[in-house]
Amino acid sequence: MCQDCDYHKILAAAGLETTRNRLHVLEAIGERGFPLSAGDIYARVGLHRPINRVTVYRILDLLAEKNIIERLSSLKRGSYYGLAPNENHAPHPHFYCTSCGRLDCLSPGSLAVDTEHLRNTFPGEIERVEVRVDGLCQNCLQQKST
Amino acid sequence: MCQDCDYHKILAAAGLETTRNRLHVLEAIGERGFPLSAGDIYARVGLHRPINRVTVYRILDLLAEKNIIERLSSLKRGSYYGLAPNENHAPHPHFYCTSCGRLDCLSPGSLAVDTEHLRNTFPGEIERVEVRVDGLCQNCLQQKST
DNA sequence: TGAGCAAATGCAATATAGTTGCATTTACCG
DNA sequence: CGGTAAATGCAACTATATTGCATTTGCTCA
Ligand SMILES: [Mn+2]
Ligand SMILES: [Mn+2]
Ligand SMILES: [Zn+2]
Ligand SMILES: [Zn+2]
Repeated sequence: MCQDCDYHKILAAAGLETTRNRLHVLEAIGERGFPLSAGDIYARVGLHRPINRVTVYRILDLLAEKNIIERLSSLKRGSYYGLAPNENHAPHPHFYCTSCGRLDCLSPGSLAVDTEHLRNTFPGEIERVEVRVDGLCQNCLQQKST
Repeated sequence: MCQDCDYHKILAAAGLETTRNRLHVLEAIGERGFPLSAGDIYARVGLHRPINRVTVYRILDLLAEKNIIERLSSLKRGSYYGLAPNENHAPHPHFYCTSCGRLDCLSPGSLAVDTEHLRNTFPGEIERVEVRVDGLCQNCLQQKST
């Protein structure tokens, strides 16, 4: 993620103006292949131009509410943020390494989840399903064995 | 959860002594049918006997590390804690209501997740898979429509 | 029984992530 | 240009969790 996404278009479609900060936040999230923490995003955006921490949080809240980005949980404190599922990005599970704390995207087909039955029977309203696999990533596993 | 679990036995099996605090924490978690926040657990244990907040956190860390309880994430800050999957409790997904913030257990079969393929192909080590359904619970949905 | 010792607990301070209130700046619109 | 609303900055604050160190508890063995 993501050469395929026109962030200006995405923002406009959600009724949001394209500010430089919003664009930089989206770029920071999109240019890495894995979700970032708010702190990471703050740091990356700050490389381009000074920005306030609070502004980053407000933009993240806004973009998440508009379903442009997706808030992901982990076993650490604090959320991670990735581009939300859209026409270019199928929903997919993530892998959280309990050793190095990195969150990685798994391929959409790697873990089949059938939500059909639940959607038909659940008495409330289902908005999304988050699947997170926890364990040791390849790197951390190798380092352990040496 | 849970009349079926002998907490003393479970603690002993993990090589842990049964202190009153550990027992109360386990009971607090087990006697509700849904996972609780650290704050909730602190409050419930405090009904029996004064306990320090830090002690609750330390017990939760210890029990989670020993796989007696399970740390669950949500979109709120802070984790929830439930009894970990064991012979009496099959692993199961949870439902998080974004309106009232309550986390509920879903039945083990309600959402089929096939981890077989991933376990065979993933280059790291998989410890657990957390599935969380987010949305509006029945209560909150009804209140909205009135 | 009772010292000796390690584990468990308490308490105060600190850390981390996120939020709030309000002032200032920016950008669109007539 | 001047008016207005949205966006941003800044300081203070909240919620949750963690750390360092002192004290208490409870097992073990003399
Ligand atoms: Mn992803
Ligand atoms: Mn449960
Ligand atoms: Zn790792
Ligand atoms: Zn609800």
